[in-house]
Amino acid sequence: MTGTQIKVLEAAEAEFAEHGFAGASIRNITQRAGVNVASIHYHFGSKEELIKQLLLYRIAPVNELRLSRLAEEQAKYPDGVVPVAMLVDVMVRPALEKILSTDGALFIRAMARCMSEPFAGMDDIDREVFSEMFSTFCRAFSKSLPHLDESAVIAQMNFVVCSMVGMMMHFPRIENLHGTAITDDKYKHMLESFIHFVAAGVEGAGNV
Amino acid sequence: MTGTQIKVLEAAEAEFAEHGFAGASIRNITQRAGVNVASIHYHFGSKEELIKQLLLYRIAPVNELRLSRLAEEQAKYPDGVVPVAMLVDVMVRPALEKILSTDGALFIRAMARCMSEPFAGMDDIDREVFSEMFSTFCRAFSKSLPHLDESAVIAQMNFVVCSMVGMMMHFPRIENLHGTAITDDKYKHMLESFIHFVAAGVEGAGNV
DNA sequence: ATATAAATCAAACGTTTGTTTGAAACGATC
DNA sequence: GATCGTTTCAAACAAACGTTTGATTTATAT
Repeated sequence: MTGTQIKVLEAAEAEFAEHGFAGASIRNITQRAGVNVASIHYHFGSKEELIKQLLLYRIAPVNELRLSRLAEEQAKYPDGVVPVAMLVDVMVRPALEKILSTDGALFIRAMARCMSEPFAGMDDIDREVFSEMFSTFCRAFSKSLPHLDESAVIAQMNFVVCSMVGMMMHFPRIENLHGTAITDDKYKHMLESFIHFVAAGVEGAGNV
Repeated sequence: MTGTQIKVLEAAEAEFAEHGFAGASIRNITQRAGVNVASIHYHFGSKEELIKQLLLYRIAPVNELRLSRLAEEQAKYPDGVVPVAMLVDVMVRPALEKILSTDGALFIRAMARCMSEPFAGMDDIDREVFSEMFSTFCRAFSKSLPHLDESAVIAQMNFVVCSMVGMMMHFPRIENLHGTAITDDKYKHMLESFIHFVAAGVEGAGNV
């Protein structure tokens, strides 16, 4: 990964976070990065390939962290049956805590916006980085929710994903809705509350 | 509201649902509607004014339904203290059940996409149609969650909104993630599960 | 039937879009 | 130091964008 490529990826992240995929401009990205307009096509091929590679590049470590944390937790329990609340934590926290970091916030925002813009390449991303993790977590959730059949488990996992993506999207807005600024501590507390909220939702499944 | 205006609004809804705000094209919209390109600027003023009026036009009845259902429920209980699960239901169902209706699905999708594209006019929409409903529900939730202070109540409500918007966004995707088609009955069941999921999340608040 | 207002139309406005080109600059290898 | 492949550059490409214009048609009211 050369210097130009990294500069482009960083600039692209900011641009996509601000304007989404369709609203982002190649010229703005190259200007932000301080490189020539043609570099994007030289190094990445096209606008769509650029965002695909950006997302893959950024999602991969998040998913690796999820899977390693899952394995860690499974090792703690006999038969690898992890409490539901912990499964939710392992799934949600690696993504959401990025919101609070300086370098991760833009990526989360870019990611959330691309989730709502199902451009052609998003299917590839689903296939390449999400499907394996999803089915791994599906097995883990199934063990921890033995009273639910498979389709109910998948439904609950979709709810978790919905809530998480909604949070990723809605988060920058919360500060605007409040008149006053929100401290870092308050944000951290809010994140903990949110994970607790999602976990309680899944734990309540089946108790109708 | 003339015939042309309605045709434009309907076409715009489909276009915004498919491509978002930035990705939508005035020319595509007028072509879908079978009207002249200039009609949009004649009847609405600009692309941004068009989406603003579309959203206001569609959101208003949803919010009215929410508020009337809230008043209905409050009348059932002494002191107007409605169970949390019912508050969530009143808040979430009017929006989400539109997904299952033929004419409402496009609106929900357009809405969800615009939520993630904070264009300038979105602030006006917040102010004009959401702020009043939000504070009304805030008072209702506060009464039903007496163990939480105001900022905690607001946090929970934000979680509800996040989950709902995430669901609105993620929903069209669920069918793609499954290989097989999903029946209407399954969708309805999923909607009920989701409301249950969100309610359980809020009810779990404070039990740390 | 006439006059006035409202609505529609094809055509063009200037800008910006993603992408391509071919030459210039660079770095490494022999 | 010449030669090679890689990278950068300014410039141009056609296409699409939101918007405007001025004439023309349609509807309303006198």
